Formats: sequence, C-alpha cells, structure tokens
Amino acid sequence: MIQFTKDTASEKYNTRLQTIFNAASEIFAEKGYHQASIRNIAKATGVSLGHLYYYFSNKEELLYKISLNCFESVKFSCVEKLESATDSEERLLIFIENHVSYFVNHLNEMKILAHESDSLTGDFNEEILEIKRNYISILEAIVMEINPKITDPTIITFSIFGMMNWIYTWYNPKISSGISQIVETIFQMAISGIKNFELKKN
Amino acid sequence: MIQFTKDTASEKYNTRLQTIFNAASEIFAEKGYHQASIRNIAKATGVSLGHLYYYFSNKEELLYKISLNCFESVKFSCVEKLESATDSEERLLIFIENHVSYFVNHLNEMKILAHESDSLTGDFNEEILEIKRNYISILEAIVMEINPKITDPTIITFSIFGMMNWIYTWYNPKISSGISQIVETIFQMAISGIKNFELKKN
DNA sequence: ATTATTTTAGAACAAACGTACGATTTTTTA
DNA sequence: TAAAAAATCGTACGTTTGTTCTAAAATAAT
Repeated sequence: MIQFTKDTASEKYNTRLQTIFNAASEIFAEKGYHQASIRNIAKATGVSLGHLYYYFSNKEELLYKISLNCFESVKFSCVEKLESATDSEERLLIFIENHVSYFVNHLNEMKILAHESDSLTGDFNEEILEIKRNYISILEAIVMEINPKITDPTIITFSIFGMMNWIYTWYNPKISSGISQIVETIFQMAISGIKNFELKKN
Repeated sequence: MIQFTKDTASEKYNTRLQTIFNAASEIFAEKGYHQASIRNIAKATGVSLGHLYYYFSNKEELLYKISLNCFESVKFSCVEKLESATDSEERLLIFIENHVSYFVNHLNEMKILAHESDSLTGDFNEEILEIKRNYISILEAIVMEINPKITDPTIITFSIFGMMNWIYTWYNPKISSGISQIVETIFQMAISGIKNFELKKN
C-alpha cells in the first residue's frame, strides 16, 4: 500500500514534469527562449508560478534539460542505427534519415536545439556544446569515410547540417507530405558534394 | 555658406544614423534582438538613451530598417548580376555566389535576417515577408529552369537556402579561408540535387 | 488522531526594460 | 545679437521579468 501510494505520487510527479517539459518546449519554440516567460508556462500547464520552481531551479536549467534530453535522444538513436551498417554511403543515409526523421517528429525540441544554441551560458552551454561537437564528429567521420581525400570536412559537414536544420523554418507538418523525399534529396546532394569535393584541384 | 552648414549637419545626422545601424546590427547579431537593449546601443554608440529616439521611433522599427536595408541590398545585387546571364546553371552559380558573398561580408545583418525573422510583428513583419517571398521565388525559378520536370521546388530551394544561411553558425571570418570553396561546394550539391530530383520515379 | 512532511499557491521584490518627458545646450535664423 | 529651432541629455514611469518567501492545503507517518 505504501508502495502503491508512493508510486502514484512519484508517477504524478513524473507525469507533471513531462507536461512541463512539453509545454516549455512548445512555448520556447514558438516565442523563443527569452521571449517566453515562466508565467506563460504556468498558464499552459495549470501549475502555479511559484510551484514550477519545485520542478526546476531556474529558467536556464529548464532550457538545458530540454536541450540535453533532445540531443542525447537523437544521438542515441543515431548511434544505435549506425551499429548495424558498414557501408559508408549507407551510413550517411542512416545519419540523414535519423536526423531528419527525429527533427520532423520533435519539431519543438529540435527547433530549440537549432535556434537557441546561444541562449545557454556557463557550464550549461559547455556541456551541450560538448555533446554537439561529438554529434557533429559522427557525420564528419562518415564524410571522410566516403571520400578519404577530404582533409577538412568542415564545409561539407555544415552544409549537410544546414540543409537538415533549416527544416524548421519551412516545414509544415500539417501540409507537407512525408519525409522520404526530403531525406532522398538531402542524401543525393550530400553524396554528390562529398564525392566531388575539391575535384577541380586534381 | 548656409548650404555648407546644412550639408554638414545633414551629413552628421546620416553618419550618426549609420553608426547607430552598425552598432545595433552588431549587438542584435551578438545577443539576439530581444536580449539586446537600447541601453546597449546607447553605450556602444556614445549617443544618450533618450536621444536615440531621435533617430528611430521604437526598437522594432530599428530591426525593421536593418532587415529591410539588408534584404533589399542583397536582392538588388542579385538581380543586377543575373541580368547579364542567360544560362540556367550559370544563373544558379551567380545566385549562390552573390548570397554567400553578401553573407560573409555582412555577417551581422545576414545573421539577423536568418535568425530574427520571427521577431518582427504586424506590418513590419508583413513587409519583410513579402520581400523574402520574392527573393525566394528567384531561386525557385532558377531551379525549375534547370530541371523543368520539377513541379514543386520547395524542398530543393529551401535545402539550398539552408546550406547558405547556416553559414553564420560555423563560419569564422578570422580563421576560415575565402568563400570560393564554399560557393563551389554548395553549387555542386545544388546542381546535383536539382538534376536528380525525383529521378527514381521515372 | 495528531504530528511531521510534502505539495501547492499567491503575493512580494528587485532588476531591467522600452519609452516619454522636460530641461538644457547647441545651432540656425532674422 | 536676440529669437527660434534643433539637437541632446538625464530622469522618471509603468510594465514585465525571474525568482523568493510565506503560508496554507494535502498527504504521510507514528
């Protein structure tokens, strides 16, 4: 019985926490982090202003936790899917497919990742930056696998990320069709860019 | 003599106005529009807080004028260069070269355009949106010129813009070399994406 | 049942913000 | 040189913000 009540209490806490994360993600994505107020989140969740601080200790920590959770999820899913693939080009396709797919299925969080990366400061910023660097280096490695002549994959890598991360500025989930055509297009462009990179110099 | 003093007065006004625009652009780009304060601009320019409102009537108008000037400049320069080119692929190269070149040479303003497009409201927003739509349609037309089979150029067009507009997140003018390699890479990827778009369906 | 603990709410605070205002200085005009 | 116009500054106001504090309500423990 104690177990039961404890569990439900904890479950209620976790449910509410998730509600807060979701509402905050939506509001951060819609209004931008600095334009979003804790009062907005209070109204959206039905939790009182003061009580929100029972779930997080300040606004920036909220952004940090949303960013952290999102980054680790997309990265985990990426690494997991890559494990079963050895062919370089297939690995590129998997990376792009995973990123775009996650992007479209978590538009709020990924918009935050793409658009509010400068809003974190200090240690919060440092930690997210570390994960980001690591995630980027996965794609860099794939690029250099496909074309070992490339010594500096910076331009190619960020161009691919540019195509993918720009999605939040134009993709409308209510109108646009599925993601397969987006993935195919970006993959085609990426492959071509990688294979032909610096070809003129030879 | 009157003419002279009048000219210098007007000249001083215009010079100062430009100083304010430049400082505001730098601060908006660095801290983001909403995090930037009029007091920041006052300190950066040496103009007092109150007197700044002699040059603009509110903060949003300042963002609007910066955005408008930047958009019209890059668009004007684009149209001008395109006039002399008839070959579709050459036109694509010109568009990309102009955009990237302007981007790198006006990093602050272009970052504002790319990053603060949601910060304008009402008529300000509407007017910038109109120019943006027009500018986008130039690239869309080029894409469909190159591959007339493309009925909906949305994905391709925004992918190209994604590559170009993402530059502000990684390009470091103090470290990175010239833009020619960036332009070549993006052009290569764009051409490939356009020519091979939806090829699988045939 | 009563005490202790956790959960929740609302008010209060200090800081920062955009903007308006009034006064003062500088420049132009007559 | 006197009057009019402009440029310029510092202050003040009202609002919004993130956060804290206090107290009440609900729940758990003994």
